[in-house]
Amino acid sequence: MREVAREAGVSVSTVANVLSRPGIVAPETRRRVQQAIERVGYVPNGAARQLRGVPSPIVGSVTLDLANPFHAEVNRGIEDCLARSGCLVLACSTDLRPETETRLLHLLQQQNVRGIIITPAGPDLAPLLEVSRRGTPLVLLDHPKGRTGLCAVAVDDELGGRLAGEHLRELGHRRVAYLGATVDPGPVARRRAGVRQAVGALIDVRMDVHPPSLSAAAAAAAGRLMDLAPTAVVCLNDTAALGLLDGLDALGVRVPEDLSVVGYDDLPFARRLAPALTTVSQPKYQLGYAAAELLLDEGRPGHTHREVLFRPSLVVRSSTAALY
Amino acid sequence: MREVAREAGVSVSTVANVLSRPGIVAPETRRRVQQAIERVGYVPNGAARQLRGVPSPIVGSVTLDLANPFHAEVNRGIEDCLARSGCLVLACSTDLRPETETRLLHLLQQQNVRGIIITPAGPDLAPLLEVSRRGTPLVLLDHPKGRTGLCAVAVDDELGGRLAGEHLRELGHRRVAYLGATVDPGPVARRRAGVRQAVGALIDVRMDVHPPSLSAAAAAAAGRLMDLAPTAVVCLNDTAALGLLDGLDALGVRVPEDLSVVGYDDLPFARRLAPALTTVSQPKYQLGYAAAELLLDEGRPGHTHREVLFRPSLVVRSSTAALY
DNA sequence: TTGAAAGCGCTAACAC
DNA sequence: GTGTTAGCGCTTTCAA
Repeated sequence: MREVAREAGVSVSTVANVLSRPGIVAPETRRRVQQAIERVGYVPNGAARQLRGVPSPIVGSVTLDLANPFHAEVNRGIEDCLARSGCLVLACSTDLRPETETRLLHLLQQQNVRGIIITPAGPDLAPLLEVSRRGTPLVLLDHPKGRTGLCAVAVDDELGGRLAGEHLRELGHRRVAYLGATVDPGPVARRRAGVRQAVGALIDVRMDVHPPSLSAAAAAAAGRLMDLAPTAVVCLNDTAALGLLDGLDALGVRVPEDLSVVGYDDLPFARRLAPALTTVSQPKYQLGYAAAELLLDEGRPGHTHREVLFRPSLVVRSSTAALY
Repeated sequence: MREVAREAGVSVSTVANVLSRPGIVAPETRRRVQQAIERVGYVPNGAARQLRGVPSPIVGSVTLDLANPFHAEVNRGIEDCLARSGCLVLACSTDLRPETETRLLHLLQQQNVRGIIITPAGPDLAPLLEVSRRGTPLVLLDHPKGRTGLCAVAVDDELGGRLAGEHLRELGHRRVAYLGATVDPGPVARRRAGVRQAVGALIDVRMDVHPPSLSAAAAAAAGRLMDLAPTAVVCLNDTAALGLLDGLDALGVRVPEDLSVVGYDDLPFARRLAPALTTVSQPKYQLGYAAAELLLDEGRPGHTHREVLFRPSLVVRSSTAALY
């Protein structure tokens, strides 16, 4: 910056003014400074700016696994919304581990990020509230606002589960299983509850999963599942359903003749699987976009914490059939 | 930090020493300072550190589309490698637009990122070389080192194309089409060249695509493709193949009886599509991991720019069949 | 309309 | 082994 100033024959502060409040500088001077900036190839130093109190353009996105197509799509929504304000996404994965979450929150705070959009890795939100209390704006994603007093963006997971359950019930299924995790993340637990509301009893099959092994774990769980003799199964998500279909294949179980299978997420490939997967659709991109909107709003004067709730919808395809 | 110092009854520099060079501080003092840090809930200020020359822990990853499963997996590889050094991924998408790439490179430089891993959006690498020249380490991903003199991580795309082409040729196909883009990104152009080497003539079908519409564009291209009466088609990637299968379905074209289809990437869903997709597999996670390794190495003393080249492999499934 | 100067939080050379 | 001090590059009063 000093170099630009010298080049333009002005002082540093004039250069600073050209950059931060161009209106205050005389047109002629402004032009000269801008030319000098070009000539020198000056790039402002973000760290120095931050140190002076200008907020960082970086927003942290803490998800379970950024390679998971659901989260990838969410992140893309976040990115596109942020781009409009010149902000960027710092994408992180917790693999559902609270320790990893803690580590990441620490790092993000050190970086003075503008805010954090987070899908909590565990049930304990205390560390998150602490982060918020210390001044880093926080938006919950895929988690209800509850009594946290934070901004939140979520999908009505219970409704999603209910839609799946009611569909199966209408098809005559009574022995319905839920393929979940040993310790279900919040959204999965709520979907499960929704299914149970609709079908009454629920046969539980749980997998010990940390990304990225989900689909493999589901394949391995096929045997255990079939031992319980269900006529239908709802999977915690499409990736698990994908793995499960593999496992069922290996066992010679036909879908949907021997077993109806329902997924969750409606990933792009679901419609073309063999068989085409009945699943619950969530607005992934919009989820991320909305979360980023809320986060950016946190900075503004009259901000109040809000919750945005999306509705999932059932997509019936050919992996579910009536029990005859 | 001043507060911690006061609390511990020492000076700021002692606190700094405890943080940066703990070995130099007397055990007793160190303990006192650490307790004070806990008590106060002190979080170091990354911006101030950077200003003093400590390198930023943030690495930029500039991909075509972070929601694309291929790039998502690559990013995960990057993230995991970086995590071991306490670094983080700033994930960006260019949507294949050079202007967007330019904007992102600017932003990343301002943030003084530790380095940038980039899949170039266009053929002109001059802006990238400029960034590198100005001191931001750069690693090319999915692009050969060529004469750039940069570090690069790539897959032998020509070989990948050749594998696909040879497979089709052995099956008796002579009228082979390539479903590409109006302006093929480098890797796609190289795959196409590989296919052509193997099959001789190639029927070109080009789509005007910017993410995320790729699969829709491919579906729409099905009619145009079939007008050219090929017996087989190689798609620029699995996502395009997915869309194409939809389009073919709508047209009543049977795969592989009427047309053999080959994808590229071997995304997790490929093996379970209807029909199971023959495709070329690339080590996605490893690609990202290797790129991050190279990038982190850039900082070290004796670093020399290197190129890591992976070999793709053909995965034959049921979307390709012999021409009878 | 422009410039001088203070200081954001931290590191590292140096003096004690 | 610990403290003093001088900036890192920038923004922002305030004075000229």
